[in-house]
Amino acid sequence: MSITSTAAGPTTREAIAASARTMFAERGFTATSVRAIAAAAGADPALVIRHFGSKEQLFLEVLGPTRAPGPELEGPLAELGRTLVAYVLDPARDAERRAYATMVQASDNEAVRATLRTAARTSFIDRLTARLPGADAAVRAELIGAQIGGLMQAWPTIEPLLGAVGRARAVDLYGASVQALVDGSH
Amino acid sequence: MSITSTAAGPTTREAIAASARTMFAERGFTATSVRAIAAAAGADPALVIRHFGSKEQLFLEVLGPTRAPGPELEGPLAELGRTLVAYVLDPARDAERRAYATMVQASDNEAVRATLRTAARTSFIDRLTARLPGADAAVRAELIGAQIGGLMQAWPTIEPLLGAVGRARAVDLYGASVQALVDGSH
DNA sequence: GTCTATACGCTGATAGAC
DNA sequence: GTCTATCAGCGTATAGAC
Repeated sequence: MSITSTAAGPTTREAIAASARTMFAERGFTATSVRAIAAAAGADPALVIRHFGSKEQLFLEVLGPTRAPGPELEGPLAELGRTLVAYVLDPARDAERRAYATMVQASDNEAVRATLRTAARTSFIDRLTARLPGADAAVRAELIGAQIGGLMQAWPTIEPLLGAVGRARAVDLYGASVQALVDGSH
Repeated sequence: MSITSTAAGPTTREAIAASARTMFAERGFTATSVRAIAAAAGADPALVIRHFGSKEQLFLEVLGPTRAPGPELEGPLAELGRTLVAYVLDPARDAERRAYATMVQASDNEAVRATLRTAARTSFIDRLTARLPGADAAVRAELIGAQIGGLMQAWPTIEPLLGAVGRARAVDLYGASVQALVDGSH
């Protein structure tokens, strides 16, 4: 019944990763036990640790930042705020937003916190700093990072409230707000 | 050696609360064990539970929202963004910001998440919704809540980067950004 | 009313036999 | 690679001494 990595079926490792991804996303890091992940995957608890090193590393591997290219920052400066917010609120990136929120809620853990911080810097803040005109670009990029982080975290709460307003209006509103920091006027 | 609640010295309950406040703030919820809190307070672990019900309730009691009046929203609308940000970044509110960040990082826990959400609504978002002019006031208030939450969470990271820029400049920049959502123009 | 002692069931993680 | 057995530590509960 065992399947090698070259065959078509899922390996035990992949079954564990799939269970872990679902359960971490649904119940959070703390409430999801290694034993529960193993049971859902039809595997032994010890195998979870053997394959992934620790519960923490498994969490980061299945929910951590992907190698996605990150938001497009090369467009016109005058629309950068809107572009950023549209990227973040893109319906296609729903899973990414949820994973981010799950990680923030588990950032009690130092490795999780470090992963979040590094991902934000390399895929976003550093590139944004280089792109921003005017004075205090680094500080303004960090402040924009705070805005975007706040939006990603709050979105699951805000989205159901939208009703007739619509996502596009939210993109307009928040985009204009981010744009104020892009411009950085006095 | 025991001291009643009417005497001047700290009771065991107060010693436990003091230790818990320090250790939760320094090491977070998960990494702080009930046994470690008890040891630091010179008390028995069982007493921690007896006095506070659970580790979770102790955490909320020592780090949860105070009965502070919340930000002033009654000033002129044209300065509301700046007023809000100045309130949040007030050096005197440093401990509150740190407590908020600690709670967000532990919001893996459902009771913590509920406490944060309720506090934000009652002390801030609901009042702000009533104050905002124009359409979509509720949605705009939530978006401002996202901005403010993002700022409070990121501030410990941003503050050391300020250097010569200064807190006042950050208040100006972020305040103008919040103001864009207060105005809600197209 | 405090407080101590003890214990229960669960957790993440490890060592070593198949 | 996989499973069994086991570990120390966790949050929590309770019985009973002062």
